[in-house]
Amino acid sequence: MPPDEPESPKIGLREKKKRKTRMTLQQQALRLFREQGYHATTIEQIAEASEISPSTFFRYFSTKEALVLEDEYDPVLIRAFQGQPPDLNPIQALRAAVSSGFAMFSQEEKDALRERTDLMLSVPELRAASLIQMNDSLLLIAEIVADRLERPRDDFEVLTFAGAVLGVMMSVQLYCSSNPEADFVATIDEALAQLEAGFPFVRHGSVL
Amino acid sequence: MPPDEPESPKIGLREKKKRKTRMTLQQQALRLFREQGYHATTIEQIAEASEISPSTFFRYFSTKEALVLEDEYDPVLIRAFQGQPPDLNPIQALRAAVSSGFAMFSQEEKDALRERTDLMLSVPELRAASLIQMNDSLLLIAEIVADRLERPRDDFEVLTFAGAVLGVMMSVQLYCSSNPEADFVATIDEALAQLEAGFPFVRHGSVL
DNA sequence: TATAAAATGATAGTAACTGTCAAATTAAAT
DNA sequence: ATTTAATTTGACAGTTACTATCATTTTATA
Repeated sequence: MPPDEPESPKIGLREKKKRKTRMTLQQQALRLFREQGYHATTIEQIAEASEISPSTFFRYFSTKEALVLEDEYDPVLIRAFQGQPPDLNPIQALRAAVSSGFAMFSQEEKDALRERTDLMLSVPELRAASLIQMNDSLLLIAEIVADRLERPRDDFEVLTFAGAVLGVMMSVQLYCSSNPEADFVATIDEALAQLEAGFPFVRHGSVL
Repeated sequence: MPPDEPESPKIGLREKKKRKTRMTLQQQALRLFREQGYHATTIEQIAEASEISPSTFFRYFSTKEALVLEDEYDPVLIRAFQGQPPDLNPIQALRAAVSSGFAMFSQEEKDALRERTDLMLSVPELRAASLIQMNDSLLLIAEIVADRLERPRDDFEVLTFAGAVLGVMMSVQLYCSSNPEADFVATIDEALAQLEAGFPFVRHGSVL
């Protein structure tokens, strides 16, 4: 038996069917959520619409939330970040990673992301789960930044910085969901630019 | 019937007993969580240890998480923040609010806070719920800051700034939980100072 | 002491998950 | 093509957080 490549562990009928089922589950779920709301939709319904048994559902998604949360953006963005030239400072690298990373997705995909994001913001449970995801990303970002700056991985300043980046991202999510005309990438870029500039307006607190 | 003051809506036997029950529930719950873990502790057990029925439990806390999350810090800090002189810039006001706000609590209370914070960080569900809470605080902070700066309440820069503040707070939580010797207030202060300085180290990305 | 109001507890549900095991499907070997 | 092994699936039976309802008890008031 030859050692199987972990990246493409052979695409047989089996693997193909599984991917199809996954996609179907996500699509049907989002459709039902859209039509009847998140809470009103039971896993039984999703399973039925996808023509599998409820018990099989949990072999594909460990929670109902995962249906909405799982996507391919995070890994892409993280790889894009790691691929940035080391002479950029962390924010510059992040900005570059965001614009190049998102460029890899079609408008269709970005629209779908937007729909999911809105759902995440409106359903507390989803919001919570997505915040946890972001929190995990925070730690990852902090590690990568620390490596870039040749600082220890638990460096306090780096951690704080990563937190600020994350908070800024949260704000962008909030802003974009109440301003549908705003472009996601452009808004992130603007927000990171503010962070890089050190929030100049803060210093004018008393200047009226 | 005289109009009752909303702050102390008459402290009869009734109100007194309710407060006692609330406290008992929280204490017993935290004890059980400590002894057997969060998930292994059922609401039935908490109710039994507190000598009430399970159905009564939900009249005191709407969720199991609320047992851990509810505290008096947020309102105190927010009032402290609002009470700061308007000639301080937002970060300075926040730093002052944090140190004066926390000064109002005993060491005992702060120790309890710490235990709860550690729990929140280690139990995903609690972490999620606390992040939602922080998210709500973000919006509140943004409003207050906008008022201070006489900017519109949905000002993007202010929102971004509030996000950064919040993210920094998250980092502090993380840092303090893995560095038990660190003082909470001092760490927050340090982190906010970095934010105020605009994360100077970021600019040295290429300077090795 | 009588009466109104509020708090409680019992009961019966729902829905998201978990675990187990046998049946069915697919991949690999002959 | 047929057998064999591995994987995937579905049925079933829990557990637990949480909701809704209603009778009973407890407290406040007149």
